[in-house]
Amino acid sequence: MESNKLTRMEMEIMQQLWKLDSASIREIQESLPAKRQVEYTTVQTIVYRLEKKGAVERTRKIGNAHIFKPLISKKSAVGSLVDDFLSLFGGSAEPVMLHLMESGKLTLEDVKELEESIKRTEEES
Amino acid sequence: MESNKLTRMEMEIMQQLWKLDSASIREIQESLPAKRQVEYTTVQTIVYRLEKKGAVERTRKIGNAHIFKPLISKKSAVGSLVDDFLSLFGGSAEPVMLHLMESGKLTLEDVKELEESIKRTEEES
DNA sequence: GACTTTCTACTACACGTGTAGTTTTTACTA
DNA sequence: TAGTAAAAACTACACGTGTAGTAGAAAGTC
Repeated sequence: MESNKLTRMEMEIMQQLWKLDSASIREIQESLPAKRQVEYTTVQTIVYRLEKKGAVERTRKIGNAHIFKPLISKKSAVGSLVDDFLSLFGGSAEPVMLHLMESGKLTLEDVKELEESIKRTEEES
Repeated sequence: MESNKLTRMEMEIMQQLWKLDSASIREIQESLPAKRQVEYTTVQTIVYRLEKKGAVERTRKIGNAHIFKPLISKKSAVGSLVDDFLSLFGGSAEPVMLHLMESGKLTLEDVKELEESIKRTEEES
């Protein structure tokens, strides 16, 4: 359905929307981290593109401002990005994992925790 | 030094070069998987761009064909791609890992193996 | 040496993405 | 209700990327 992968900027906007749950362009713009401040119309353009992609939709109006809310989950967005990214290396996760571990971005502890949470998830299902 | 990240197509070409060690444009083109066949000049353009980025260099000539060889390692190329990719999610590896595991691209077994290899690496150092 | 093949070097071009300006509409305020 | 503020809608544009065409030089072949 929504296998459209989002670009970096689109993801930044979506992160805010996922956080805010639903928001106007202005609210999204103001919620962006200080480092990533961009013009109102830039946010607007991105949101419109997200709308075209089916990633967000307008719910209602407050004053004359449209309120947007996410249509896709963070999970699925991250998912298709990851899949696309992995395809760069023949679809295998291994080289990526290796780098993460070697660079210290992923520690033994992290791995163990993940392991636990997998086990827990499996038990539930 | 070479923090330039490579694009998808550039990576595909580099994969061949890493495999072949050094090769002419024609050799690279022919080594591409059947699914990814592109025109000779397309490969040429990409190789030229890689050259400009400092990712490959010309070593010698055979007949009138230049022979190119990689200047950057697969490790470092993958590395900067991964780092860049993670920055999409605030630099944390966790959401990515989670997806990998949930989607079955990374099993408990894989994780355990990685765990082992980390331990081994740590012991060595 | 003339012909043919193969490469090189250069050029082209459409589409995606980040970024924002301009014009038009809507709504608040005095 | 006239004026102002804010948002919407539309337009613009440069740069990166994938993709390839073309012109001209070099090298192999008869």
